[in-house]
Amino acid sequence: MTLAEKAYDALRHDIIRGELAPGRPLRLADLSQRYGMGFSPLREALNRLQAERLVMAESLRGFRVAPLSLDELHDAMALRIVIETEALKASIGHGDDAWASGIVSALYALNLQAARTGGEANIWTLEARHHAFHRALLAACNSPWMMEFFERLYAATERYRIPVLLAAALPAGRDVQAEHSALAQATLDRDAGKASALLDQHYRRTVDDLAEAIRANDGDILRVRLFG
Amino acid sequence: MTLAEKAYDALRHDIIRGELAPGRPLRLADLSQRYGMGFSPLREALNRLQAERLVMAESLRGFRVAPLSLDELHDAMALRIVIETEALKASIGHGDDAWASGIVSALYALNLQAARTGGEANIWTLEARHHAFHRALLAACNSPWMMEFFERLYAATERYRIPVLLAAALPAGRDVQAEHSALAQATLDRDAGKASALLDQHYRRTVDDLAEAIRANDGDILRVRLFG
DNA sequence: TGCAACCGGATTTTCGAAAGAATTTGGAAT
DNA sequence: ATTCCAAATTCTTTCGAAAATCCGGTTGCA
Repeated sequence: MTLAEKAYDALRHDIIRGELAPGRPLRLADLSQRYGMGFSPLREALNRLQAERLVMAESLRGFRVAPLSLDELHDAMALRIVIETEALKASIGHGDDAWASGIVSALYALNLQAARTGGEANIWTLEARHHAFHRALLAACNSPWMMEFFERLYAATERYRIPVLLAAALPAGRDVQAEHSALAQATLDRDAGKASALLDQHYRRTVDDLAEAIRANDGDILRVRLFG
Repeated sequence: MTLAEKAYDALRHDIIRGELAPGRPLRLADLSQRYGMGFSPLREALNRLQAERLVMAESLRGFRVAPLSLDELHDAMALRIVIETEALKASIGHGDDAWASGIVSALYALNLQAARTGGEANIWTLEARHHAFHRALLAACNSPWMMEFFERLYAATERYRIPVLLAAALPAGRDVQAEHSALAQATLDRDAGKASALLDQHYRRTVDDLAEAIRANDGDILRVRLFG
C-alpha cells in the first residue's frame, strides 16, 4: 500500500468520524506532521477526496473539510432513498443464496452489537456493522454504479449521524433494530414492494430523527469549526 | 487556474472524447510530454479522475484509462434513467421562469446545430449543446447530489456515444430532435408524468441504438487499446 | 481620517531528482 | 529448447527545495 493510499484512508476516516471538523482548513504542514509523510501523497489523497466531496478545494488557497448543512443532509438522504430502493429491488431480483446468507449474517452481527451495553458497547463497531448490513441488502443489485453512489452517499450521511450517536442524542420510542429485522425479512421473502417501502420508511425516520437531534443541539453539530 | 486543474480538464476531455483510448496506460513521462508539465500536477489530476472512475489506478503500477464494456453502458444508462427522471420531476416542481427560459434557449441552440450539415456540422458543438440541453432540464431540481451524479453518468455514457457519432453509425428512422422537442414541451407544460416517461423512452432508445451500433461494429469501439 | 500600494511571512503549488518497485533482458544451467 | 535467476531497465512514488501566490499589517500620501 502506497503512502498516498494510506493518506486517503486516514483522511477519509478522520473526516467521516468528525475528528477533522467540518470547515476546518487542511494545511499541508499540519497534515504532514499528523500523518508523518511529505506533501505529495497528501495532496493526492486530498484530490481524491475533493472528487468525493468530502474535501473542498479552492485554487491556490488549499483544502478544507467539506462543511455540513441541514439542506445537504436532506438532499443526500432523499437521493439515498431513490437509489437504494431501486438497488434493493434489483438485489431481490438477482440475489442468490450467498446474498441471502450475507444479509442474515450481517443482521445477526449488527443485532449482537446493538444489544451490548456499557463497556462492550462500541459505537464504531456498531457503525461498521450497520454499514455492512445496508451494503449486504444491496450487494446483489449487480450495478457497480449504484454501489458506488450508495457508498458515496453513505459516507456523506454518516458524517451527520456520528456526532448525534456520540451525543447519544437519539430520540427514544423507536426500535431501530426491529426496523432492520423487518426490512431483512421482507427482503429475504423477496417481497420487493414491502422491502423498499420499509427501507424508505426507515430512512425517512432516520432523517427526521437526525434533523430533530441537530435542531435540539442548536445546530452545533453542523457548525463550521474553522479551527480545531 | 493551477496546472493541476488544467491537467484535470485536459485529461478528462481527452478521455471522454476517446483521444486517450480505453485501457491505454497513462505513463507519467508521456503525459508530462503531452501536456507540458511536471509529474505533480498530473498525478493530482489522475487521482481526481480515478475517484470519478474515468481512470483506473493500480498500486505501484500507475494509471490507465478506464475500459469500456457493454455491461457498464447498460448499468450507467439504467441509473441515468432512475436519477434523471427523479431530477426532472423535482425540476418541474421547483422550476421558475429562468429555468424554463433556459430550456427553451438550450433546445433552440441544439436544434440549430443539429440542422447544420457539411462544413458547418460539428460534432463537438452538437455534443456540448446536447449536454447543455439535458442539464437545463434538470437544473431546477435543487439537488446538488443529483446534479453531480448526472454529470458523472453523463461523462461515463458520453464515452460510448462519441465513437458511434464519429463513425456516423446512428441508425436511421429515429428523429432525435423531435424527441428532444416533445420532452421540452412536456417539461414546460409541467407534466411531470409525461416528461419523465418521454425521458425514459428517449434513453431506452439511445441505449438500444448505441448497443446496436457497437454490435454492428463488432465491439471494436469498446476494445481495450493497450497502445494507442 | 481614508485609501492604496507595498512589504514580510505563511501557504500552496510545482519542479527535479532520488528512492523504490515492477518488468524485461540476457545468460547460464538443466 | 526451457527454466530460472540476476542485472539492467523502465516506471512509479516520494521527498525537499524553489517558485508563485495569498494574507495581514504597515507605511506613505492625499
